[in-house]
Amino acid sequence: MLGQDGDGCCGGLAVAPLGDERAAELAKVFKALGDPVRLRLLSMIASREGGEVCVCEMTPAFDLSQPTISHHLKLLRQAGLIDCERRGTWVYYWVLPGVLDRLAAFLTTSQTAGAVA
Amino acid sequence: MLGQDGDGCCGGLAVAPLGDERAAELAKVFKALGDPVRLRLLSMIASREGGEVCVCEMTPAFDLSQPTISHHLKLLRQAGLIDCERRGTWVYYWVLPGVLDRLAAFLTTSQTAGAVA
DNA sequence: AGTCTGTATTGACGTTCGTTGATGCAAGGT
DNA sequence: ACCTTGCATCAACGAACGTCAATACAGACT
Repeated sequence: MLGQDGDGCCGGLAVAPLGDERAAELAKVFKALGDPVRLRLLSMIASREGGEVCVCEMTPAFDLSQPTISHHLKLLRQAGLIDCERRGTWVYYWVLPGVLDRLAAFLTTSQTAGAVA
Repeated sequence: MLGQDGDGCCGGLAVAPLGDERAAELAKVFKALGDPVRLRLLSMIASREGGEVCVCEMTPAFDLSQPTISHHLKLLRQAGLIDCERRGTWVYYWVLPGVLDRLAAFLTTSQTAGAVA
């Protein structure tokens, strides 16, 4: 979703009035970003040197229960922003930059790379 | 909020783990973008040639009641994304690009203008 | 003054969201 | 086999959200 086969090429906010289905797709991702806990989780993963973070490092960083953190990570994953893998006892998460970059391009009002000017 | 006095300079998602208060500010704006109706409204305003759109042009574009549209416009305004002015009988809305551009910079994972590398 | 049009606000309703305790599952260590 | 640890899922609750009908407000025109 959101970017299959040249969807990311479609212009940003300011080039056309934005149809229903594309608005719905984008809204899903923005909704996933619309929570401070999820933003901190995403940033915590994105800013990590190796690119991967174990859940066991994220959970104690919040005053929240472990199921709550797990739930937020699931929402971020369903939004296509992160992915994870189990390695032994631990589960590691990393960022999928594709959707993030498309979102950034969508929000940019001043068209930097004007294709058709 | 979100950008008073050199806040926009602070790096994006991937430069540091993102503190509580900044995460809360960003989450408010992303939450405002996390609804398809609001995204369409914002895009409708941003893509307009003159930069201004009358409410009377936006309301009939949706299968929603007039109070609902008014409510969504209010949320977008409270998020600092748009502003409005009454001119005679009609009210006109326009986009405030500042917050949008800061959001785009925040989401960009590939640092284009690496200050400290 | 009165009326009409355009927009915002209020109050209410059903739905979704964020959170938790309890439970389940996977893998490692005895 | 058994227990222990790390993480996910379930069921339930209160809070917030999206929507609408009804109402209020602002301006223009008689």
